[in-house]
Amino acid sequence: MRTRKVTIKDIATEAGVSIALVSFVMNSKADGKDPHRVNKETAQRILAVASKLNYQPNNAARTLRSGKTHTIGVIVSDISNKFFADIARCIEDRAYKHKYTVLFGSSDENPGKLENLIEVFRNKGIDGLIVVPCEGADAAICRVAQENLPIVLLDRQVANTNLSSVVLDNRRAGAEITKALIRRGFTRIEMISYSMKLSNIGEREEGYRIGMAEAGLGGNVRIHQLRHDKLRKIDEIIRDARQRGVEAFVFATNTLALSGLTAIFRNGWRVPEDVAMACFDSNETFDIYKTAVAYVRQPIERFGTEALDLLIKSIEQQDETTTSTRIVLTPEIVESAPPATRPEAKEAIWE
Amino acid sequence: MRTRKVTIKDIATEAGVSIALVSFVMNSKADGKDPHRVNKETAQRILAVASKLNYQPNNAARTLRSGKTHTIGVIVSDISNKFFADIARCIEDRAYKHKYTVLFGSSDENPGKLENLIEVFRNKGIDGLIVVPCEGADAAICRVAQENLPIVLLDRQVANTNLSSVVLDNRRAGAEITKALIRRGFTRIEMISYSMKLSNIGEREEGYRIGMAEAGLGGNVRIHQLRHDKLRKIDEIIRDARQRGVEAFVFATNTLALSGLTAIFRNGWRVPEDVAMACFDSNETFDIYKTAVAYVRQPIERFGTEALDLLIKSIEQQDETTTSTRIVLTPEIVESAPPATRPEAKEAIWE
DNA sequence: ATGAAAGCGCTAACAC
DNA sequence: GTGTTAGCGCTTTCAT
Repeated sequence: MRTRKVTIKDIATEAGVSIALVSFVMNSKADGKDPHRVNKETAQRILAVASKLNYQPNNAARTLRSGKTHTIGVIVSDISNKFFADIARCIEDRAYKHKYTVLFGSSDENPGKLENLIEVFRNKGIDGLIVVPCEGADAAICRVAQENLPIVLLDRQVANTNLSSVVLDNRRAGAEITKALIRRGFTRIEMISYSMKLSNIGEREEGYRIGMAEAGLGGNVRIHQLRHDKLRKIDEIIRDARQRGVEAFVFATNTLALSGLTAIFRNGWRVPEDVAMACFDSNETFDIYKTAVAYVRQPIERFGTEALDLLIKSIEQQDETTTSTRIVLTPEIVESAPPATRPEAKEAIWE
Repeated sequence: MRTRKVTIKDIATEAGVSIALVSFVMNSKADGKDPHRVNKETAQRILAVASKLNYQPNNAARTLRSGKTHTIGVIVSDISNKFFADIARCIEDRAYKHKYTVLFGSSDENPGKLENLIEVFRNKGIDGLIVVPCEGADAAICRVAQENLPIVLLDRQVANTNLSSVVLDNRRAGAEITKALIRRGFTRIEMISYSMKLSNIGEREEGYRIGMAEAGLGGNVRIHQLRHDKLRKIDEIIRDARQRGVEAFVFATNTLALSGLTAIFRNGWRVPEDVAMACFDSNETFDIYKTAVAYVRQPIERFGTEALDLLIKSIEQQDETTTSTRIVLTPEIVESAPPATRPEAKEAIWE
């Protein structure tokens, strides 16, 4: 049978003090505050007994008493998507250092699911939320914020709000990846994107337009918008584009690029000999076969750490002044054959 | 400000009964037991008030009182590995239906990390554990079991124990995937595996040996064992093998196959024209480029559901009789060009 | 500098 | 059938 758990009461008895003092010592230790209130020797003794008995605070009791769960919820589009999986792991690692536990969920770009997940998480009890908004979930997200639950948006923003968020400078990324293609000599460049109304997607499209326009190729601009649940349509888009003499594609997301590559293959074309492509983030397939002429490298780790730090700050601040912070991360363009270009620009931080 | 949480006390007041009765009704409702102890009308009234007030039980209080956290821990090798990520999601989904919360962690094949994760999870409070054992973690795992924390092993077993587990019939998988290659006309087939002492890897190697031997190719058997943190060595292994006229490789894991493919490419060979390969599970790259001649499809979903069900059963059983169950899943061989072979054999379940 | 005591919300043994 | 009550382990005033 499992030996009974050690409680502060046991420590109090063993050290010959009251449980209140034990509690106080355990907590001041962590915070490093109130360093003089307790007799140094008594504190030492208590700490010694605690570690001798291998004391582990009971989370449920602490939560019940304090109302703080030390747990946060993270809702992404799809946790099995590498971009989000990697971010999730960063968040998890960093949360661990702050002694927070993380609950994960996937919305699958479905506002109903997202709303349900928020509900589930709130019932389980969370101190804050990091969420990748999906189309149609704006209302649900704003409601959370209104109820004063700390929240940080990731990867995408919600229009007409000033919630804290961590996003990429997608406009710039779109423009630069387009220019990379242009530098390689392509002029007939089209974009394949989603029909979803998402801030990041929209900005990437805008960036593509800017990149083309600045090179005097505004006339060639063409953006194909697919429904994310009808990816097979990409087949005919690509076939048609090829017939019209399109030389290169900019894919708005990695998933889209993978579907595009599959479609290109089904049509018997080779990459990059017959059709060139550029996309957002790389993946194993692209790495091995040197598929993409260039891609946007998103600073995955910073997405995670910045979002978590923002959230923790928001959770642990005492005062009610809701300062929202927007962090805009800088993209990096990686080109395949010529040595990579690494823009060292600093990021814009709006507070 | 957030409105105060509604508690059973509020319901009791509103319904004009005691909090004990409210508690009792809330719990019997779920279990469906003791259906006659409470007056039907009273129960109805309580339930009505509860839903009117949108009552949500306080988890911390429940946990503090009952000692049950309704949380389980899942430790895999690497949650960013698709095989484990997919299983994790199945476990999560199914756990949700049982009203359990899941905590995830990755050992990175490091016994120290695994042990630490077990410790962390135990401190957070979990009712049970699903773990993919890694080399050198046997002692730590057995200790958990000895302390009566319900545990289920996944994907791999621990030698000389009879802990509950859900694994693939790896010997059979190894033999059949080898035979698939032989049917395609290859005879000079070698295996690339890990040097780690893992039950699943060992059995796959054994299967390969059996497959070769049964085809009278025992003389060609050769297994290359790599350290999982020295994957670059695969380059020279493959180069050397090619020089010796090897026609095909069986890769012991998907990761290994991906490294192998990269190495083959670096050497300028084509797949499957120059070198053929077979592996465990597919992936995007293999799917798109039709790389593997054949692969073993593991029943991902069943790994997850069986493991979770086993664990829940073990957690919720009252009696102390520790019956351990071993579930052996049947592999499916998927061949690329000829229509797939789908063995319909039933699984062996040892209780 | 330290202790006493009041609960946080819930469950379960027992009383009526 | 329903109510009373004693905590689960901890934090946090308020005394001393």
